[in-house]
Amino acid sequence: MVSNSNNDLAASAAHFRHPITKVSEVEFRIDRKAHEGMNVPVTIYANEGLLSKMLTDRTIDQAVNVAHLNGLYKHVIVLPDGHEGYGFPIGGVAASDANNGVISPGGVGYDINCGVRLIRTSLSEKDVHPKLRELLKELFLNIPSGVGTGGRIKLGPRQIEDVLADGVAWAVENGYGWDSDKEYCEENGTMKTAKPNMVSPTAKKRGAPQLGSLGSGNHFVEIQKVDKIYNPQAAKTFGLHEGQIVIMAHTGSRGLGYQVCSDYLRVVEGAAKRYGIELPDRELACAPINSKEAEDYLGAMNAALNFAWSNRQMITHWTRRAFEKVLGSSSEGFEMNLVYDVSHNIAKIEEHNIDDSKRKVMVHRKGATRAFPKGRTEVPIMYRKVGQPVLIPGSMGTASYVLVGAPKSMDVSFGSTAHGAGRMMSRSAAVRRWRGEDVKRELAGRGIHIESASWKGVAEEAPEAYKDVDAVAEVSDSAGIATRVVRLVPMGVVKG
DNA sequence: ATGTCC
Repeated sequence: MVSNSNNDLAASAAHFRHPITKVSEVEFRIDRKAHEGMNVPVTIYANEGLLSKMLTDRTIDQAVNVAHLNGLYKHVIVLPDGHEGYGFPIGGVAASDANNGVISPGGVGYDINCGVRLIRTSLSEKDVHPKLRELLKELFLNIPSGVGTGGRIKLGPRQIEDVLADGVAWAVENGYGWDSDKEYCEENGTMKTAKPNMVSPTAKKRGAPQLGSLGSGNHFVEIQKVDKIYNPQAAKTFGLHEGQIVIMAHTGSRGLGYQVCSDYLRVVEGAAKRYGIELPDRELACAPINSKEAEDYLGAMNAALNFAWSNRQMITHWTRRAFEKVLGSSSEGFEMNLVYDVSHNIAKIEEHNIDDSKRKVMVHRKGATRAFPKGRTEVPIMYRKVGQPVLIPGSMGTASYVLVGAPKSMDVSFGSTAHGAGRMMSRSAAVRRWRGEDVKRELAGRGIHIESASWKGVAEEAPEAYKDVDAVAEVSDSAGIATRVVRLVPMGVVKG
């Protein structure tokens, strides 16, 4: 059992339900035999403080539920930012056999390919500071935000099919980006396995007007400054240096991905029943990977992945335009190159070593970032000697991190690490506790400016509603799964 | 996260 240093009743109850063994300062474990029906153990990468927060909601219960699924390898993983999600914890990873395992839409989440990209510049704080408010206003105009909001273009019926099939490549071919952008996206920003015809007309109708829009919640575009370097060699390789201005964008597949998840949860619930799969929680509905239902979901989910990559690419385009307009030079001149783009909500087939043999596995990453180390062919050639950039956004007004995938991640987390700070307080509780106007004023006092579509949204995203992103990055680093490269601090935020 | 209830 872990120490009973916290007095929270819910946490104590969870301690009692799950015998948790402390392996190290940053690793905890629930044995496979802890509960009848578990097929694999659960590994939790966290410190005592982060673990005690997970024990205040159903995070660990959900990870134990996931461990009941068929065809899983090694263990279910909870990352330091883990919190409760739909069926499957956010900050969770599970890998099932690519032929005999299962796929669970809840293991990807509603916001399919929610993710982050980082754009670097040749600008420094003194270039940007006098124009910061103007830049934020221009970004806010160029990149519409808020629930149900559309982007600056509306796709026709033929175009949405092409976006779903081609992802980032569609955007670049249509003038919304540079050829080099594709190289610096996970999967080059295009899943060739996408099946646009498996995406419902409703999902396409929702998505068509939304390409190039931000959405709401914790989605943002931030102007940040490189604050601290931990790993000079990797920083140099990623084109990052102290004092440099960078732009981080965090968004996903908007209403389209939500609709795909929602449509296929119904399909997969039916499949689970038909194939006689016993589910510890209905929200964990899953289908055998080789079933028709799974193939259809995978085709649609891959199309939604492409939509999200294209969305972040459009946002990159409009960001470059905003900088050009306000600062009066070309974005090529500002060297606004893409550092990298990572997905946080995804399932895909990868090759991993299991018991000394190479196997194809379906890795579910929900609120988790791929963190491949040096040498893996999936890492862009320019980065292959150091490893994949891992982008961890903080909550509004707090730091964000760039890490680099470390070799140990392949042994202990299916090449994955954390994805963000992780909520600590529900949106509704945050709205009861804070007023958006006060949060904005408090951040402005610290020199961080916000352009937002809604006061309620600002209150929901109050920094105190989130876990400590510095602790999350530190645990990943100490556990040796992805190590810190640079710390970024916000100067201005555009959000929904 | 989400046309925050077809």
